[in-house]
Formats: sequence, C-alpha cells, structure tokens
Amino acid sequence: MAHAQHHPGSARDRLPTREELRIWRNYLETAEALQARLAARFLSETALSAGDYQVLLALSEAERNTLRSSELAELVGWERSRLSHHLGRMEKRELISRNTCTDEARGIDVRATDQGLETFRAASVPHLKAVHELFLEAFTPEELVDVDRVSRALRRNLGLDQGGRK
Amino acid sequence: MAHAQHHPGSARDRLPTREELRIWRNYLETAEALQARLAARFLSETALSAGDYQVLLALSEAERNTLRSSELAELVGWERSRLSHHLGRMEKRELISRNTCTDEARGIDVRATDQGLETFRAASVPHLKAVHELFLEAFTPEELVDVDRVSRALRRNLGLDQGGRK
DNA sequence: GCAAATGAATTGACATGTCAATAGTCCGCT
DNA sequence: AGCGGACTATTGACATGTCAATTCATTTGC
Repeated sequence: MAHAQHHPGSARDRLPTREELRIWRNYLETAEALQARLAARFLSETALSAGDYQVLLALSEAERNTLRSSELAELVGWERSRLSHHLGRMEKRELISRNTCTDEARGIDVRATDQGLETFRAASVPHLKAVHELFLEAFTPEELVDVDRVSRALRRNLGLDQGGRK
Repeated sequence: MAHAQHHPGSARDRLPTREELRIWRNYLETAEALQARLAARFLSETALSAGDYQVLLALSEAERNTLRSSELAELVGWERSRLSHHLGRMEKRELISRNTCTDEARGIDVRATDQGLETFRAASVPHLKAVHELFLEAFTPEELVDVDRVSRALRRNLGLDQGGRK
C-alpha cells in the first residue's frame, strides 16, 4: 500500500509520504501539547480559561466594556452557539452580564462586570509571560519569521483571511 | 531555571511585543482552524473522529489487533481517564472490545473488532487525502522543512521528546 | 501472613464544543 | 395590515476533555 508510484500526472492527489506524515503528526501533536500546556498553566494561575480570556480581552477593549453578542462572536471568531454557552457559564461566575440591547430587541449587549475586568487585568501579565516562555522563547528571531510564514501559508490554503476579516 | 541572569528590564523575561503577539495569535488560530476543519471533514466522510482513528490505527498495527490499555494510552499519548472514556464510547459503537487481560487481572486487553478494523480501513485513504489537501498542499518543499524546524524548536522548548519517547 | 503502598483502570462531576432545533424580532412586499 | 422570510440568540442533545476520587489487584515490608 505504501508506494504510490503511479503514472505521471497524479502528483496532485498522491497520498502523503512517510516523511510528510511524520511532519504532519509532529505539527499536530506539538500544537495540541502547546495548547494543553498553556491552558493548564493559565487556568491554575489565573482561574480563567483561554476562552474566558479572549472574551474579556475583547470586552475590555470595547466602548463601555460592552459589545453586541454578534460583534463579540465575530471578534473572537466563534460560532454563535459556542459563544452562548460560554457566556452562560461566564455569567454564572459573574464575569459578564447580559442585557437586551438598547436599540434592537433582537440583540444582546454583553458587558464585562467589574469583577470580570479586575480578573482580566490580574490575568494579563501571567498570560503574556506564559506565551513568552512556552512559545516565543522556543525560537530565534529568524525562526520566528518562519513561524509566521508557515501560518500564512496554511491560512491561505485554508481560505482564512478571505471573507472573514476586515 | 535555565536563566538566572536577569535584572529588571532584561531581554530574558520581557513581555511579548505587538508583533510577537500577532505571530502567536496567528499560529494558535491557524492550528485551531486546521484541526477543526480536518475533524469536521473527517467525521462527515468516515463517521470516525480523529480520536477514534488514532486508537484504531494503534490497534490495527498491534499483534492480534490487541493492546493493553496502558500501552494504548502510551502510544496515543493520552491520559488514562481520557482513554477510558473514549474506549467506553467506542465500545458502545462496537468498534473495539475490552476483556480482562489474560496474564494480569489488573490489566485490560483492548481489541479492535472486525467492524472497527473495517471502518478504519475505509477511513484511511480519505484521512490521508484530507491531510494532503488541508495541510501538505499549503507548502512548498522548502516551507515543509521550515514547518519541521518550527515543530522541533517548540518541542524542545516544551521538553517533549525528552522522557516520553523512543 | 497481612496491612500498607503501589499500580491499573474506571467513574463522576463538570468544562467545553458541535450540530440541529427552537423562539423572538425585524423587514419587505402585496 | 399582515404574512413569510431573514436575522439574533438560545437551547438541548450529545461528543469530548480534565481533575479528583474510587475500585480492585499486586507487591512490599515487617
């Protein structure tokens, strides 16, 4: 099954070689490990999950610490339903509050509570330090450029940055 | 404890710059998007999740399609409890079966059922094609080397490949 | 021998995600 | 008017993960 030694013209849809698969699995495992490591450390240090942090970051930068639910979903790049569930959990912990939107009865204004903002601020430096230690510190400046190029190539191939953003 | 070398403001423990943060967020978002894309496609094409596939891959390569639960956990790199939960779900779908180990009453032999092996074989080509299209195709051969270097640097920094593997 | 430590695997509680229905609102058109 | 369709957000069912007990089986020390 291993040799995909078919006739010319099939280079397009040939199956991955052993080496390509190795690189793929390495990429995947590494990314997963990195995310897990960061999440665990962050959670234990700050009592916020990565998701909580993203939400609070967006809200903290917004006018009156408030965003329409749909804008928030756009900013953090999540599906509606995921955001709803997450906001429900965050509301229970009193990190955010939800109120029907002033101008449109359909919409919902999501607002970071004082406690939410406070927790976010306290988490900020540990978060940045963790990013530095677990990610940035792995690379030389030149390698960091490689990282960027790799992400870019992947995004292009996935069709991100196309319709979704500014 | 590698760097005992810092006074305040030293380059060692400085916080990330805007550009570094951008690269980090890009890396993270891209990896997440890639995983999500692959999982969705794979699930819809083959009725197996990425986890199911990993488990079946390991079992399919094992003697008699059977592994001790602990060996399996080692091979796929999961925590025990995660594996237990996952095996429970896979057992309910009759992809695998569990029996108390022949030689040690503590252990459990996990075995891929015929149906499990069949499903795995059917999923194999779609899986490899998806990896090719969503990941490998994004890169030139030179870029692929960059990918590998990036993963390697990250793994080193995270201390993977140290105690865990061959 | 047998109680305590160790080890293997599971379990329960809960956090997080996805997908497919809802449930209201608003809008346009006859 | 008012009806149907598009838009906003939530909900429920379920898959997946983590962490902290818990259950048994084996080994160890006295």
